[in-house]
Amino acid sequence: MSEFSSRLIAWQKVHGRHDLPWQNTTDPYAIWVSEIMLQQTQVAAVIGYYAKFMQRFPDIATLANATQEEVLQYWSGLGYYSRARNLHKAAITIMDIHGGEFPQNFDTIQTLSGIGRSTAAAIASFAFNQIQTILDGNVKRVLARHFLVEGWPSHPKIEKELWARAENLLPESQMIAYTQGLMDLGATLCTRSKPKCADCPLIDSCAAYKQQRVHQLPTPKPRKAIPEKNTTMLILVRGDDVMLEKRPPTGIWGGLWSFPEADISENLPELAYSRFGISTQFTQSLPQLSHAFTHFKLHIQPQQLTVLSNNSQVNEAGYLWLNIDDAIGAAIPTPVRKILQTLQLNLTSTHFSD
DNA sequence: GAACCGTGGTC
DNA sequence: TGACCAAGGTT
Repeated sequence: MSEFSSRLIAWQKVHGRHDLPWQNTTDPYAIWVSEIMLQQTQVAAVIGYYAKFMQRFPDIATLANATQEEVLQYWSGLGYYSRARNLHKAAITIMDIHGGEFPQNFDTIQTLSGIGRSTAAAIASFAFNQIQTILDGNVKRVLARHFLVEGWPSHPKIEKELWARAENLLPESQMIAYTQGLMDLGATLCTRSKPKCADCPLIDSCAAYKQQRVHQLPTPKPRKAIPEKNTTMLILVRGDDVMLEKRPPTGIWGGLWSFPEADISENLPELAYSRFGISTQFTQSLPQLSHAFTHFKLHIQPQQLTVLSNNSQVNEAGYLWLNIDDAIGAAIPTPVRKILQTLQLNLTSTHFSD
């Protein structure tokens, strides 16, 4: 066994994490669900969701027999909702194709929706004690430092090298402690900022530490200049209600409720009449806010319009009048929630001043 | 190969 | 406080 793996395993047994909700089991389903929830998501955010999900969907058959809508309901708030759709889809696949038993073959596991090489390795090692290496963000950081690998770790060329190094380090046994040790080391000692090198079991062989370059690694993702966009949101207020519009099922905020949008140059009451057949009066501009996405920054100018007459009601699918309090509790993105809260404060103070 | 997909925490 | 990131995978 390599010095790397033996020291890591010994360290994990003493200093690693042993009481997370998905540990101390070899049930592939329980491990699978945890690994999907933990993709790009921190442990603290997962724990509450995991307990409720496992209580409602305790096994593969229960999950497969549930509706996608209910699975998404239990995922609501976790983000990356394709994970939930793929989890559900894969459960059905296991029932239909694999006789209801989670497959043990490493390549077969990777054919399931939402399971790539790293997640498959986590399941295979934790549930079936197979000799397969994970390569998640923790492991990339540990290896980039230990072997002084420069370049963004998720660049295909760099990632290929890290996969090869990770494979070379694998022990011949004790895969549960080893895999967990890789994660624990990255999560508790070899952190991005303020790494605790003095406590690290691998300090003697760490190339970055030897050159005092730990803080420089891993190389951050190259950032391209992001464009900025402007939009106007129409806040149509009818009494205590506001109008919401359902966004398309894919794309930014896909499937969520938001305000109708307009080009900032447009005449808003006229636009509201032509689009919705509603007579409105401009009331006020609400504070502008900005929201950062991965690839662009959005500047939002909310414009409040008061509904004057309601001769033509908006009854089409995809539109909704909701009481402001109810709207805040609906499936809305964060900027919409902020606008609603501003609106709520304005209306409250208006009532007091009347 | 690069864009896309959510949210919350950290500094 | 805006940038950066976290138990990645799919298109």
